[in-house]
Amino acid sequence: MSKTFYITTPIYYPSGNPHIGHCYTTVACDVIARFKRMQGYDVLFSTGTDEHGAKIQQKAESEGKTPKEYVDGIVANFKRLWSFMGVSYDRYIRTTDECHIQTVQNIFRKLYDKGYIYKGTYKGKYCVPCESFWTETQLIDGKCPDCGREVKEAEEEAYFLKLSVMTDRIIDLLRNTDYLRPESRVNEMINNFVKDGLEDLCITRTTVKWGIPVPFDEKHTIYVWVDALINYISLLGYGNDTFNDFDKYWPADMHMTAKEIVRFHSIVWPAMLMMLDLPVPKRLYGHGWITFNGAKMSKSLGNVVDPFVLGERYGVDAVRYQILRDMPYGSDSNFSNEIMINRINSDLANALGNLVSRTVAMADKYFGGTLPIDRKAEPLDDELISMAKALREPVSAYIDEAQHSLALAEIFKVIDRANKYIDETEPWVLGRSEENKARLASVLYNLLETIRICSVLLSPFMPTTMPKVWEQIGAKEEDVTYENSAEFGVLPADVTVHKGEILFPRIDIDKEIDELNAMLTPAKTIRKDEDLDKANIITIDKFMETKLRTGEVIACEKVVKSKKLLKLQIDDGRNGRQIVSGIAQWYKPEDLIGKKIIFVANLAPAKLCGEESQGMILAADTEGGAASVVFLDSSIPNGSTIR
RNA sequence: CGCGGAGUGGAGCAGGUGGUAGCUCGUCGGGCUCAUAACCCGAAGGUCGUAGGUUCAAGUCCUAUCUCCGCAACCA
Repeated sequence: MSKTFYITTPIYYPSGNPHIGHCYTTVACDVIARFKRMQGYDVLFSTGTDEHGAKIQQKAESEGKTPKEYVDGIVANFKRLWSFMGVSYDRYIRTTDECHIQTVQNIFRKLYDKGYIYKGTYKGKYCVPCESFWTETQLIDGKCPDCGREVKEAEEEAYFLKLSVMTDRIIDLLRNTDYLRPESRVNEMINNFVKDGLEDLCITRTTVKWGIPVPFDEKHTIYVWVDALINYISLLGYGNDTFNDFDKYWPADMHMTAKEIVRFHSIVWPAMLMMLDLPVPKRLYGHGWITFNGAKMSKSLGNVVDPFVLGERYGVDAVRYQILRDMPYGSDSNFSNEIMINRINSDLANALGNLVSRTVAMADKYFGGTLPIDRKAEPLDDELISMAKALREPVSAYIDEAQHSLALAEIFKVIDRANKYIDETEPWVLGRSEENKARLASVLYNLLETIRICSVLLSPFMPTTMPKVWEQIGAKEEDVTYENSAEFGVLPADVTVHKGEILFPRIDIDKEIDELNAMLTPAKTIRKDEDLDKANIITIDKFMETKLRTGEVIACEKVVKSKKLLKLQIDDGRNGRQIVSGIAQWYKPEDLIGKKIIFVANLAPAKLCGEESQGMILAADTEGGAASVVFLDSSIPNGSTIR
């Protein structure tokens, strides 16, 4: 019986389609899963979707679908993406799966029977029209963040999870074990949430219908987080009869999550397991985010870095490599097309791809593809050989700590050394005379062996491309195992290479950036020969992401430093906002004051000429590139939603 | 003073326990020609956010201060 290894991604919330951030988490897990399989572990790698909750309910309504219909559509996209990205998950859990619902209800009843769940009263601010409770901190100016109307004190019956009794055990878990990594998150969690004692958590809602009902009190719906966390054991068959490998795989070896949900995974989840008398997972790793010019990945930005587009343009393996290579341990990584292309060019095309290419080409040119068996070693070989042989150990250690970036850096040190080795040994000089053939064969063999070792260790990262490397260097299946990746001299002495396709084509960065930008810039004028409206169909879902609201211009002045900009103060029916708009060429400030306009309410704030702009005024493009602001009837109230 | 993180050559980052400031990319110069205009060598470029302090000696310790970012009960 081999050792087991159970690794999980979070189950994602399908309120929108997956983006590059989801890719990072999932691919990071995939690499570890593949690495562990290569090491001989019996691996279970799970992912899934967290499909309940108010937001899904609303999304579905806005599209005229049932919640289940809605999530089915998004889930199909998640699965399509994982298939496209080469993600080798073993089990996909949906919180709408019958077995999961069964487990959640069983656990709820069990915790209730044990006294860890009790019925109490939830007090908070309630917005009647929205039927929503809000906390003080969520309120905007003391009003409902959704509709802007008054809220009132209200209370309702609800079930609570007795987290308070677990405070000491959670502190012990976080402080005295290596459960939560990176370590920097430990203090963050303890200082923020645990130090002063955990508060009992309200774990049911009566206002949310789309969810799992409390088994003995059906008007209450179980809170999505409690529902979601349980996936890690429901998919093993705990509390249901569908699966039956809980004893085999639990406790999980690694939960991978992004930093913002570390809180639930480091406090609520282990507390629940303790209440159930189950062991806690061995490791929780909270990674950083992929940010875009410093801003958090969002759905609108997700279009810019659509994983399908990136994968099709640069190759899935290259994308997998880049997102893992550039994510530093524990902090965020910035993403841009330039960063991605530069990384792919310098590491994959120039260093690795070219190393394989030149090595195989020389074996082909000087020996017709098959090395002669005579050898001549020299001291110059020793450093390369010892580096290659010693590579496996640190790489494996980094993988165990989810430090993909450092693992890759180690491998590329050896690849760089191999390129240097070619310059030192000058094989093209050796190739000129017959008496140096044995030496030349040694040089090429050492290069092939170095490539073999590196490619084996890279294969979990780039599972499609590395087999192509093996084909080119003449490696057989038995030559590329984890076992022999720390040995030198595995390929047969008379190995035969096969010249093949270019592994990672070099990308022309200027041309590529232009093309990507062209994809982002909408055409300003409509040409007669194309119908842009039909070419760019979007779903209502996508449209609803844009929050349009009405407002009134209460003040307006020119931005001194610029020719084109006006600074407008808008009464938006809330706190007011400042919008900077590039319409000074066509409007004077006095033209606008008192007018009703439409603005984009959820646009990322920007600084234009040093002035903060919190939105965008709608205006029509007119002839000659001019703009014509859309004005509204003066009777329309400020702050109304437009749709 | 809600919590946390970050400010180091053009860009992105290393620099626990204080002792000549490093890496990758980019730039410039040179070399090589097996290779995907790739590879190898060399150089330029930093008063380490700011102001004080401790010390023979401080990115590295202490104090103050400025700026940026994230979290704050849906978010990978």
